[in-house]
Amino acid sequence: MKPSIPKGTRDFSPTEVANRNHIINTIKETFETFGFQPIETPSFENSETLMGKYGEEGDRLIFKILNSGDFLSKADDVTINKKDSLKLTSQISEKALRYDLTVPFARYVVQHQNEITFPFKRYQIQPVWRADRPQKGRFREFYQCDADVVGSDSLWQEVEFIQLYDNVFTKLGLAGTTIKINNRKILSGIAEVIGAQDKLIDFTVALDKLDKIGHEKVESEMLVKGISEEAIQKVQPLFSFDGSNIDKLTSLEAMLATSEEGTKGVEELRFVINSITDLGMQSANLEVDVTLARGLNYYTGAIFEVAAPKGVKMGSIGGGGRYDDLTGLFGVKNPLSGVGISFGLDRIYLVLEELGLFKKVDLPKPKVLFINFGEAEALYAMQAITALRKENIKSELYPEAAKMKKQMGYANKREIEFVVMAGSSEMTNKSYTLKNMISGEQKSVNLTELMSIL
RNA sequence: GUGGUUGUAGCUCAGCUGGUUAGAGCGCUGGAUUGUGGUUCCAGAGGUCGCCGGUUCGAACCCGGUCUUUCACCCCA
Repeated sequence: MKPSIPKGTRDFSPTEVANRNHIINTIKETFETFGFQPIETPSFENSETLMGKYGEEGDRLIFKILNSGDFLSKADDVTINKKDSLKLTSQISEKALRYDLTVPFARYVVQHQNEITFPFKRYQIQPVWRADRPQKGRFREFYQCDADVVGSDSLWQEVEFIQLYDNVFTKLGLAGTTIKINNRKILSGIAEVIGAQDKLIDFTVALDKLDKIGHEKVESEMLVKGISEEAIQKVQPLFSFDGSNIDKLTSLEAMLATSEEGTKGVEELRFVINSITDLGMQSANLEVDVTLARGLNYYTGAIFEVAAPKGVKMGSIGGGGRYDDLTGLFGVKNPLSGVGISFGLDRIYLVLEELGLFKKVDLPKPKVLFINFGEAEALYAMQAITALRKENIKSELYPEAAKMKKQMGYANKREIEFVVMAGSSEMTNKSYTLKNMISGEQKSVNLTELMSIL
């Protein structure tokens, strides 16, 4: 049998782990600078916690865990014979792998509401799983790095999250990212204005293709989807939507004047944009994008998505938004408003790699390697190593009395700075021959000198 | 889930319209140098051509299935 790993999963080499840790540490550090505290939740949840929270597509992509034991005996024969997978799933599986970090967090908040001080700011960096078809930058196991605030309606949170994104990407040296922002209330307002709440998705999907297929084709697609000519006329400004954020807000305001909800959305967006304009950004761009329609299953206010710098072909490297009702789904009487963002660790990794932004990492390695010449010599070396390790000097003995060339080659390949050779003559002198592998020079020293040099 | 694409040595890749023992570079192992690495030279090992089946006198090459990679749709980090 050839060893292999499941589709869409990966092994990570020491270098990759080091680079991933660099990203994680940067994000973690920034989360804490902004006042977030870490939590963790189980990698699998009860199915009912997850199912139905991400829409039909989401349910399909959730990995279900088979019940333990003789699970089939509890399923009903009719369902099995009908080959009704959907119904059968609920009979043979009651647990599922975490699909994202937001829903488990909402569950956490509701479950621990009496222990939590609100507003609660938490961050969470853990893997999630999706039964998706893998592509570049799309895996079936990947890490999300989430920060959320629950229990505050304040739009300052949205402002801070934009700053947080900007901070992290700046620290990572990833300049030129674009933070796209939209507001669910604006989308609802548009639907209201065109008189078709149920066609909102069709409308945004079509509008999103504007720069790909052009104005006319977008309009004809909308007509095909059953959106009326009059409706399309009303939102005409959306088709030439390429001015500044302020320009966009101005035309949205006019377009949505008759919609109370739409107007509210424009106001919210305007507050965020104005605040950021005053506060300034370091390296990211902020862009109003009305076609942004992610996470419509639970976002109710702001919607965020982060695009990699232009020229890098990669899906979004972050996303988030505000959700007013999520805790309500778990039976809280007065639902708490939440807002949060997520960083896609694996995609950020690929982008940094493509742009050559990783510094050469120093893998964990000893500062000194002791050459092994045999039993007695190894013991002599181990005495020095024991002393060195007490001083936290990373040192190791080559485990076998292999040929010199091999031992030296090992030191060279691992880029170990010093090598110590101690054979019978050194043992009688109580000395060590210390060689600097970079300069090539070597000298005879005693244990005290050895420790002070290293 | 739908439709394309990819798969040859540990790695990166050659391999002509199907034709005898499938090649290169790097890496690996050994030697030149039996207590001295990185450079050089010499030698060597390593591949059921992703897997299964079919067509053919003959398949790495053609056909079908499957797995994997990747792309578009869908959705998304």
